[in-house]
Amino acid sequence: MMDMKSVESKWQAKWEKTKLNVFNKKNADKKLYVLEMFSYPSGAKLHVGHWYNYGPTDTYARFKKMQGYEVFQPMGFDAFGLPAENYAIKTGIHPKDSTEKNIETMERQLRNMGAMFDWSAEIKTCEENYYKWTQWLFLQLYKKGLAYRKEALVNWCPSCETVLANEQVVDGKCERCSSVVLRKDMTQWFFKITDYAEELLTDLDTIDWPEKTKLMQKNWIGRSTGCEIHFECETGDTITVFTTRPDTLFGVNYVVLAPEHPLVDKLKAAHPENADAIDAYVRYAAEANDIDRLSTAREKTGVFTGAYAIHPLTGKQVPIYLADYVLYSYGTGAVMAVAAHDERDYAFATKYGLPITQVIQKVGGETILPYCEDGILVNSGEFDGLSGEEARDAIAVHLTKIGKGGKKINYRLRDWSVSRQRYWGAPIPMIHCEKCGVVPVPEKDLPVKLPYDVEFRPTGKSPLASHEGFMNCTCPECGGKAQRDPDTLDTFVCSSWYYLRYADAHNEKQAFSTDVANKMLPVDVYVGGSEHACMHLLYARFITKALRDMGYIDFSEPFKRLVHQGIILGPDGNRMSKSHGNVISPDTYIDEYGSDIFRLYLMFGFSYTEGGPWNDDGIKSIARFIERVERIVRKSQEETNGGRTEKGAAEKELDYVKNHTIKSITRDVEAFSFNTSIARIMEYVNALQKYDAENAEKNVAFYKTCVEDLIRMLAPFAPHFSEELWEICGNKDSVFLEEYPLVNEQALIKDETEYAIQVNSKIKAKILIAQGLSDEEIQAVVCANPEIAAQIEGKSIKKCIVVKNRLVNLIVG
RNA sequence: GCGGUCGUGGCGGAACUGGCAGACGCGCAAGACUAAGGAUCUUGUGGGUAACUCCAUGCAGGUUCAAUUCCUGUCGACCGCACCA
Repeated sequence: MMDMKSVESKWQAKWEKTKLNVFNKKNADKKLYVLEMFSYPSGAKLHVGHWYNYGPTDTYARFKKMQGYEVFQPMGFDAFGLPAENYAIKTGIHPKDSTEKNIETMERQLRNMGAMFDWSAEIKTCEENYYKWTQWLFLQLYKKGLAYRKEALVNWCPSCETVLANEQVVDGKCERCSSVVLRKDMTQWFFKITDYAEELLTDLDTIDWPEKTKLMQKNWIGRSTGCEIHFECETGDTITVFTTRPDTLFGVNYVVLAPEHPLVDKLKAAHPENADAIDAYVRYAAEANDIDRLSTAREKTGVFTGAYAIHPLTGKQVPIYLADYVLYSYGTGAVMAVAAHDERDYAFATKYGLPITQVIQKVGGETILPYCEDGILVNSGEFDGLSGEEARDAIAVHLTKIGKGGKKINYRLRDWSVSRQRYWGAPIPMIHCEKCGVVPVPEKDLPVKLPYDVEFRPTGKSPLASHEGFMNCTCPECGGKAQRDPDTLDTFVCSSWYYLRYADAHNEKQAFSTDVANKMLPVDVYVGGSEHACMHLLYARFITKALRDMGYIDFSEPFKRLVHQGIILGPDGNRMSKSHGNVISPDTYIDEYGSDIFRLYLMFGFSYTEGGPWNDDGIKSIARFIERVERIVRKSQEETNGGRTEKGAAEKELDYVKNHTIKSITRDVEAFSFNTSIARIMEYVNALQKYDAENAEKNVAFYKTCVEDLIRMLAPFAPHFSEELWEICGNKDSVFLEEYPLVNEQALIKDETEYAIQVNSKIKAKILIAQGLSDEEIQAVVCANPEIAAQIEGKSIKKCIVVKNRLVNLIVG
């Protein structure tokens, strides 16, 4: 039997030499951009997840190549980021050194995988020739007004000593280290992703993505239609609230501000008698960690400010409260409280003895408060008698007329905070000048290089801040002394545009050429984990749209089709993790069986999008299967041409199975259903073996073409092995230059098909029926069958249902 | 709490727009070849029954000639969001 290891390295060397996997620009009109999410070199080695993402997707790519597409399948490294820096803090090994070393190992392993990656387009986001353009991207967004700085409450991880994006906070904890996240005021750079909220939402309809992922993005964007309403405050300020229920406006009993609301200080000054209580409450709200604060079960608490606001329609005074059930980050950070028709407001009003005014009446039934459904308006002046929907519209229109508010669409999505007080990232290309303020680094001065000799141990400040050589610079506007921005960019910025750079990876003058990008993109099929649904995948869409609006590209969505692979769990059914002690290393399997067999097993043993617990029982059976194929091929080569030349029943049967197999694979691979594809190939192998065993005198020429077709079919699934077999069959060129076998529909037409025959929906017989008969003729054939005739004897046929090529159901009585 | 996905043999998993449930493989059993078999090949394999047949896709209903597939309820698992005004 073949030594898989040497066969694999032999073919990897040949592919490299013949540049088999390099994208040929001449065939750009047939391009197919197949992309896997690039690797993050945090660990030194590839894990099962990498293999599961890249192996099967490579099979898809190779399959499409054999179908005649010019496939572009690049690979690279998302190399900046926290883990390398955390590792550096622990061990003292510089992030650049450890990252480069990890990349070297992973790259070698990826090459050994034997995927058709086009390494000529490789990118590493931590290299100057890449992050120069990440900085360029930042400058373009800045010019366009999409990058701005604001003082903001940010999520601060005390352990990583850095700011986290909302998306990186999971259950009030740091996504990476699980420390409880605190709130802290800081000046940060933000990208105005909210400008694109509406388009990000509506364009979901134009892309072929899993519905689940689209729904997650939809919920993340969180569009809600409602009304903005202004309440005059006694300090002369205006409190603006957002509500989806303006129909309940007459039922407002009080107004609530989030404890972080900027107006709180003013109200406190106006009511010094309540200052202590307000301070205490603000402190109480700030001290509560996010987990408690976000708990639905948390008891409603709050404090009266002493101040009042004026109801915009009734002119009545309503008290202003602070309560932490109002979130500063959503809407306007203030709500109008309608105790009778909102559960939270009801609970709060009951607790603090506030009045409750019913303004909605249930249609047909008793109204039990709090009543949160739609109904007919009462106690609402001129709006009495309107339905909820009519009232929402009428009140909004009225508010607009009197200048006290109006219709408003609100989004849950917040702007993307991109500043990181971290070393291992792309420096933000901005300069702070005492005279000129914030000044962008001129594009000709890019990249702003990340210095090597930096103290990266956390101090609470950005590591770069204490590097004088980096910080001190001259202002590009006035030429005076100035300071660089000490922060680096969120690594999601690096990964939000890498798919564009791949297409033009060696361009030294631009991030990418517009022409090339428009030809090569969008990515036709993008494959990666679903954990990126609301982060990377949303950011990349935003950046694409922003670049389009700046005229750099002419398409609106980066990834036409998206596929998520499932997750391979540990043998115990838990996620693989060191703490569970259930991590499976692919390396031992690769050593024993080689890349092809490992990949085949990953494809055969799991439903690709489901994943599941690891179990290596099946891997031996794949090895056996491969050996069986090899035996068949070698044996077929020993046959001398001759034997019979005509195609008899046995040949027709084999031809049928072959074409059925081709047809199934063609459909299944397109759907990333690799397990069924391989099952069909196994059936075909069984059929070949059966033909070989049962026909002492074979049609050798025919049999040999069937065996060669098997190699072509198998090639995308077991690339090295198939190349070797192809060579054994006497072929000089790569099997990947062959066309994938095409279905001969003629071979699939059988003279007769087996029908299941039901009588009163119960299966009674299976009979062969000739092709091309009408329903009536089929019924006649069925009734003539002795078995069926016995069943229906003495009964009349009430109905006969014929499903072509499948079954006949006779309803008798 | 809200939204979503999924529950199929001992196991991994199939079943295209409702149409023969359990493809393919593992495991198991019997046999062949063997000094030997953990190699290879053949056969069998959802459950009950002596058999005709009957029961089976988490559970309970419904629609239909026909339901793993559609609908309602319910239990369980997983994922996402979570005081969203």
